[in-house]
Amino acid sequence: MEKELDDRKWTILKAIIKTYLETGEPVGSRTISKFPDLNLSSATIRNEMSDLEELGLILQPHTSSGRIPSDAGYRLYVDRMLAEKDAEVEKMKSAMVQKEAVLIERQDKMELLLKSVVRYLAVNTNYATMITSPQYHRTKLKFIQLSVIDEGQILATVVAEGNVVKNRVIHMEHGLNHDMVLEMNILLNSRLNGLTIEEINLGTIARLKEEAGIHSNLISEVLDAVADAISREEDVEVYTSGATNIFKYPELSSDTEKASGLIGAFEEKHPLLTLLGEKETSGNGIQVTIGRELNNEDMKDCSVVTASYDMGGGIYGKIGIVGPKRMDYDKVVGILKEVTDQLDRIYGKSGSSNTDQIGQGPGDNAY
Amino acid sequence: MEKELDDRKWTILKAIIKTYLETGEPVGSRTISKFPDLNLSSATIRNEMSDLEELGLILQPHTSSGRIPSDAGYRLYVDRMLAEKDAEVEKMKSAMVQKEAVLIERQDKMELLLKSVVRYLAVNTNYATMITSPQYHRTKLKFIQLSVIDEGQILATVVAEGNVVKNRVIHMEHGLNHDMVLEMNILLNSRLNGLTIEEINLGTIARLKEEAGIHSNLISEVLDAVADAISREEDVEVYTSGATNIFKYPELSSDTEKASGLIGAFEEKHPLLTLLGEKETSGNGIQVTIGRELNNEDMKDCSVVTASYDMGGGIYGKIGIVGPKRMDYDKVVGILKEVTDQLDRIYGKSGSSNTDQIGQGPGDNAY
DNA sequence: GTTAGCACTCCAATAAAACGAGTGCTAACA
DNA sequence: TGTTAGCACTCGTTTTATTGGAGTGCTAAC
Repeated sequence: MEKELDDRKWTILKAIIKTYLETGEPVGSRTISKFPDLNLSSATIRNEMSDLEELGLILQPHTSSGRIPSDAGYRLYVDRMLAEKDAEVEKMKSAMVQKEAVLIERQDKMELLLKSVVRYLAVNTNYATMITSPQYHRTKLKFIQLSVIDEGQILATVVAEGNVVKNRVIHMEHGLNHDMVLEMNILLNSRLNGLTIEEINLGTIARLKEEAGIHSNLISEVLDAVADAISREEDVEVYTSGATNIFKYPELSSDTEKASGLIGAFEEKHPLLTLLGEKETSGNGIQVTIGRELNNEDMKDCSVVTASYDMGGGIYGKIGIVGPKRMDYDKVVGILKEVTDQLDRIYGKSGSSNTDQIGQGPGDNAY
Repeated sequence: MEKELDDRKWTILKAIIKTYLETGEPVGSRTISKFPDLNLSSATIRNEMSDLEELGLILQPHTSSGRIPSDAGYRLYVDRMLAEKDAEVEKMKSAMVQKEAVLIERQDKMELLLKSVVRYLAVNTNYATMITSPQYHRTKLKFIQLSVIDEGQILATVVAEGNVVKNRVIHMEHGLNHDMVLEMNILLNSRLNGLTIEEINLGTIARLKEEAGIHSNLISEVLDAVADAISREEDVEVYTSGATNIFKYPELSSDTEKASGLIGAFEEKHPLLTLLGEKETSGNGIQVTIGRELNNEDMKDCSVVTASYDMGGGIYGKIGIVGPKRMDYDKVVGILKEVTDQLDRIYGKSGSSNTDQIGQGPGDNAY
C-alpha cells in the first residue's frame, strides 16, 4: 500500500529540514521528538521517519545515522514555502507602504549600483552572489552622433533610452570630410530614431544601405560598425561577490577539489550566465534550483536562487545566489524580493520620475 | 668567526632551492649529495647546510627534518637570477629579431586584450594573475564633444590620444539651447586641446571658469563634470585570472582559512592595487616580493612578481603574478618579459604604426 | 496507534604503535 | 684540515586498535 504525506508527516519533515538547515548535521528522532508542536516519543518519530524515507523525502547518509533531506525533500519544502510567500505578498499588496529605500541610494553609475547590490546580498546572506548587467534588447534609440577624430577615423556615439551610451571608433579606408559625416548623421538619425535595438536588425541596415546610393561603400562601413556597436551580445557583464562565503559551509569546502571547482566557476562569465539564464522567468520571478537539478557536477551540493529585476524600458537583468543545499531559502527569497522590488521601484516603470545617469555601466567612462 | 657564502655553498643553496621549488618538500642532505655537479657525501652536505642555516638562508621546519629556503634565501636566489637574466638580455639585444607576435593578435578592445593576457599568464604559469587597465595621466586630449540629449541633459564625450573615449551625462538645472552648447564646445576645445590629463588640473579649470564670464554658472557645471570624467581615479580596473590555481599548492590551500583569505583578496580591487602599486617601477621593471616582504598576513606564504607594460603616450599599467614562495621565478620572469615586450612592441612607441581602437576599454560600449 | 526497552551499527575521536626520513655527532681516513 | 662512514636519536606521519556515543530497528507491552 502506498504511504502518503499526511499532515503529521509534513510537520515532521519541516522540523527535520529546519533543524538540518541550521546545524548541517543529520538529525535524529530524539531531536525531533522534543519539537514544541509535536508531542510524540522518539520511537513514533522513528516510524514516521521510516515512512518519509520510503517516500524519498529524506535519507540516511549511512545505516543508523540521523536523516538529512533529499533533493526531493528540499524541493517540496521550497515549493510550499514559495507558495506561502506569494499568498502573503498578495495579501499585503493593498496595504503596502512605499518603504524608505535604505539599501540603494541613487547611484550615478549602473556599474557601481550593481556592484553594491551584489555585495549587499553577499554580506547579508553569507552566500555567493552574482548579478548580470542589464540587457537592452527592447531599449529605444535616442540618437547617434558621428564625430571626426582625424582623417581616417570617426567616432560613433550611440545613445539609447535610459541614457545608455555606447562608443565605437570606426576606421575608414577612404578619406572623409565633414559634410559627408554630417549627411550620414542626418540619415542615421532620421531612419533609426525611436526604434528598439531589437528592431534594428540586418534587414533595416540593408534597406538603409540601399537608400544611401552614392556613398554606399562608405556608409556601409559605418553602418556595420554602428550595428555592431548597438547589438553586441558580449556586452553582458556578470558581477560577483562573496565567492569565499562557500568556505563557511564545510560540506562545500572540506574537499579542496570541490571548493576549487566552485570558486573556479565564479571566475568565468560563461558558466554563470548559464546558471542564471537556463530557466525562463515565471511567476513572481524567483526560482530555486536544487542540487542535481543544476546539471552541473561541480555544483551538485549547491542550490541556486535566481531572480530578475526589471528597470523598465526593456532594461532587465538577473540575480543569482549560490549556497549549500541547506541554504536558508526563506531568508534568501525574502531578501531577493526586497532587493528586486527596490530596483524595480527606484528605476522601474512605477518610479517613472527618473532614468538619468542610468546605464553608464562599465562605460560612463569608455576608455 | 663569520661564515661566508663561498662558491660551493652557493651551489648547494641553489640545489636546495631548485629541488624545493619542484617538490615543495623539505630537502635532505642525501638528495643534494646526489646532485650531478656536486661530488660530496651527505655528511659533508650536512655540514654545509648547517653553515647555510647559520647564515639565515635556509631553515628547518622542525628538528631533524630537511631544509627549506628562508625568505632571505629566496631573496638571494631571485636577485642573482634577475641579474643573470639582465646580462643575457643585454647580450642578446643586438641580435634581437622581431619575433612573430603569436600570443596577441591585435584585438579591437583593450578590455578583451587585457583579459586574454591575464588568462594567458594564468594558464601558462599555473599561478594567480592580475593586470590593471591602463592609467592615462599623461595622455593628451584630442577633443571634447558636447551633445544635447534633451532639455536638461547633455552628453559629454571626451576623446584622448590612443582613442581613449569617456562619456558622461550631465544633468543641468537650467534649460539650455544649442548655441550655448556650441559655444562651450569651442571654448573647451580651444583651451584644453593637446593638454595631458595631468595638466588639466583644478587651476586650469578655475581659469576657464573665470574667462567664461557670462554663463559662468552653467559652464561651471559642465566643466566640473568634464573634469570629473577626465580624471576619475576609480576608472582603474583590475582583471584577474586563475585565482583557483592556488589550490594547486598545498602550502597555500591545505589550511582552509588561509585559502579563503587568499581567494578573498582576489575578489577585491583595492588590496590588489596595493599589491601592484606599492613598489615603483625600476630597472627592467620586474619586481619580486617575497613572503613577509609583502606586509600582508594573508599572503605571508606567497610571492608576487610584478611588471609594467607601457603602451606609449602615457598609457601604462601593471601586471602581477601571485604564487607560493616556491614559485618558479625563472619561468615567471621569462614569461612576463615576453608578454610586456609584446605589449610594448605592438602598441608601444616603437611600434608607432598604430594606436587605433586602443583604449576602448570597459567602455567601447558605454552602457 | 503509541511507547519503553534493548541489542546492534557505524562514525568519530583518542590513544598507541610502527615507520622512516633526516639530523647531529663522533671517530676514522686521506 | 677537509671529507666520510657509522650510529643513536628526533620527530612528524601513517597505521592500527580502542573506546564512546548517537541513532536506528525491532519487539513487546500499554
